[in-house]
Amino acid sequence: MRSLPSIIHLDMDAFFASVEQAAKPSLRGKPVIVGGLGGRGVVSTASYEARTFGVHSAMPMAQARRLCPNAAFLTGRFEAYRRVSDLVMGLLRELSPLVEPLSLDEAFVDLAAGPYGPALAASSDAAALVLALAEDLRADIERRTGLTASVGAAGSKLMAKIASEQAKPDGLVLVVPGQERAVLGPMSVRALPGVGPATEQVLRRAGLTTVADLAEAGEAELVQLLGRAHGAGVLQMALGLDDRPVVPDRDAKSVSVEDTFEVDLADRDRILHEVDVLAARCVGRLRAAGRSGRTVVLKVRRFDFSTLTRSETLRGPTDDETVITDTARRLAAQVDVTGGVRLLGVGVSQLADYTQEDLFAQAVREAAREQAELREQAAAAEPGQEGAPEPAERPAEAVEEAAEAGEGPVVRRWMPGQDVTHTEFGPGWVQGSGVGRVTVRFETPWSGPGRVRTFLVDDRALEPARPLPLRQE
DNA sequence: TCTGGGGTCCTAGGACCC
DNA sequence: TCTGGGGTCCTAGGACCC
Repeated sequence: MRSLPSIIHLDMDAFFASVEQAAKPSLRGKPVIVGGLGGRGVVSTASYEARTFGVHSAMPMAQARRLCPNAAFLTGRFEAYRRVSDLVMGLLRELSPLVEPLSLDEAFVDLAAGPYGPALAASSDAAALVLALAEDLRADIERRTGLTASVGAAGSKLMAKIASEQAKPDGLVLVVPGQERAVLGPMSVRALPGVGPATEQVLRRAGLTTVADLAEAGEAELVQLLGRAHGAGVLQMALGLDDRPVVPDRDAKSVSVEDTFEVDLADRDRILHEVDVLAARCVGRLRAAGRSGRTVVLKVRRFDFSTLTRSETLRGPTDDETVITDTARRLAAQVDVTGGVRLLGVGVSQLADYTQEDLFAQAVREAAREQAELREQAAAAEPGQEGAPEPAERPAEAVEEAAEAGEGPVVRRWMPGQDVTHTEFGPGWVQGSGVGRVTVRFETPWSGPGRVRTFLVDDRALEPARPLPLRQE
């Protein structure tokens, strides 16, 4: 808790949807919904125009389509979002080295640790100075990206976050230090970060609906209702007490990959194959981050949405694909999958910073080589047994390629929202596709609304493209 | 056409150890 | 042979956040 409102929380407004509207002039002012477009997708972000129809984040896409059938439904373009995010985070770092990103579109900044810190400490009207800095920041972001951001400023992370929520959309709110309890008191308990639907219910049954109710309840009652840590934490928040520092560069504690299937998986071999694919993706991400992990976690969501996890902790951290895949397969073999599986996930936790020489993986490889030698010897002794290697010995890619080859020529998949470029018409984006055709709108962030043309899905003049920046360089 | 994907933190029980 | 008591690690599950 500080006497100066030197912590700000920045939150981009309807971020993914706003990037799409900035990138696609024909969608400006129109309802835009970004999320999973498959049968089991959910809404990631709805533009404010779409929210008017009751569409919101985490809503099943099917429901969003019913509520707002005329919206543009787009797949996420994370490369584009990351670019914008990097630009915005860069602007924040001009204000202070202490920038703590919470996601692509959200971050805390500790102004006291930056170039304006001394002026802030010396100012007779620190609040006015913070407001000016925050308005400059919002203007900078809009100038550089065309996007709006909301900012909260306060003497703590808690109040800065609550303030930015109040500021939405396209606003700025500062909580004067000392006014925390007055601001929080009338709010619903749900305004407190960490109080979700389950906690709200528990509190409501105890007659506690506002933050003021919590502040009056006392620690004993809240701990009784919510448990030691949560109860104490909720009380501190209700009292407006929060002295958590802004921490940049927090290392990830786990890496995981999961997939929900369009149709539930029932076949054991198919499930094991998907576990292999997920484990390979997980290892790819782990290695790209230069980390290794000691605990492998398998996640299974069954046909009835019941979810379970099985984990195994190895003797030491590894980033070896064989070790992680074998462990995940072992865990999968323990799970009852009758009735079908709608989601599988593979994760690694207990991460180590380094990619160490992994003795355990070496041992596994040595054992595999010994087995191979034994088989060779057996084959040499019994010439009739020679032949093609077992499928399990083939590299995963070869299996994939063979499977694809068996399904005939690969048909390119065009996702609504996806960036493309045409040899004659230039850059554009996929509006939709079906019955062998793909419809493309040719426009760029700096063009006017563009024209629509339709092509055959396998038209070689049309190619997937990288996202364009929102401002011409 | 009901419910994504990637995370964080906490709790609780059992094993194990001193 | 009625009963200890912490502390730590592992596992499983759940709430919550964006």
